[in-house]
Amino acid sequence: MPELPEVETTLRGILPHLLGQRVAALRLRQPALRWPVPGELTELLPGQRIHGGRRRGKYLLLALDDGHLLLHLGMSGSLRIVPADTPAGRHDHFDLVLETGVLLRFTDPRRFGSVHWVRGPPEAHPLLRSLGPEPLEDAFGGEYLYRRSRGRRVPVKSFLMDSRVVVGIGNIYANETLYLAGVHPLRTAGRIGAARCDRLAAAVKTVLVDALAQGGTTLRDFVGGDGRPGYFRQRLSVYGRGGMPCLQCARPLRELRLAQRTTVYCQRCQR
DNA sequence: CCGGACGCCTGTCGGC
DNA sequence: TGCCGACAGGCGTCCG
Repeated sequence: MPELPEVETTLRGILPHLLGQRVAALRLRQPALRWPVPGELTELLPGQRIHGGRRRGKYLLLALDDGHLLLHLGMSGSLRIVPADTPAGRHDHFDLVLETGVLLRFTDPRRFGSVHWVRGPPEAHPLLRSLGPEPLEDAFGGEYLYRRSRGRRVPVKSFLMDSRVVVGIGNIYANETLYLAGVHPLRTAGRIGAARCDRLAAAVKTVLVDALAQGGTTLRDFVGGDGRPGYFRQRLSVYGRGGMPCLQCARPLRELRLAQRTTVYCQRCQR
C-alpha cells in the first residue's frame, strides 16, 4: 500500500502532534501484525518523550528517550491522530496515548504492517541494514542506477522495486516511473544504457515529488495522519488504466503480471 | 550471489 | 442473490 509519498505524507501529518510529547500509555488491542507487536512496549513506552521522527524508505522512525519505534504500514496500514474518545474498530491495532490525551492510532486490516522497538542506532536494525539510498537524495541518480544494474538480469521494474537498490518505490510508482521514462517494464536492467538510466532516475524523482505534492495516492483506504486522502490518483498515467488509451499515443495500455504484481504499460511509448 | 515464487491477512469486486 | 476466485499500495523467506 503506502509507498514513499504515502509514508512521508503520514509522517508530516502526525509529527506536529507528537514532537515533544510524552507517551502516557500504549493501548494494545490487537498485537497480531506481520510480527507480533512486542508486549513489553506497554511497560516500556509510558513516560518516554518523543523527540524526533523521520522516514527511511517505507519505514517510519520515532525517536524516543531510550530508543526508536520503527513502524511499517504494509499494504493497508495507516497511522492517524484521533481525539482521545474515538471508538476503536476491529482493525485498530493499538493507540499511543499522548499526555495531551490525543491518540496516535495504528489501523491495518490486512496486518502486513509491523512495529519494532530498537535500542541502538536504528540503521543497524536488520530490516534497515541493507536498504539502498533514498530516491530523493543526491546519492541516487542515473550514474548510480547504471552502476548498480550492470550484470543484473531482472526486469527493470523488479529492479526499481528492490529496496536494496533504492527504497520507497512500490507497484504504483514503478509503473508510473517507467511510463514517464519511456522504458518497457520487462527490459533487462543490465542492458539499459547510461542515458536511459539518467532518464529513469529523473523520472523516479519527478513522479515521487509530484505524488508527494498531492499528498500521495489513495486507492481505497489510505489516509494521511490528518485523516485526509491523497490526490495523486487523478494524476496516474498508467496504474489502474489497463485497456484505456495511452495519454500520449491513444493506443490501449497493456497489462501483464510480473512477480504477481499488475504491470501496466504502453507498447508503443515504452521500449 | 541471483532470480523467482510463496505466503502472510482481510476486504472487495466481477463473473457465473 | 450468493458463491468463488482473483486481486489489492509489501516484503521476508525459501528454493533451485
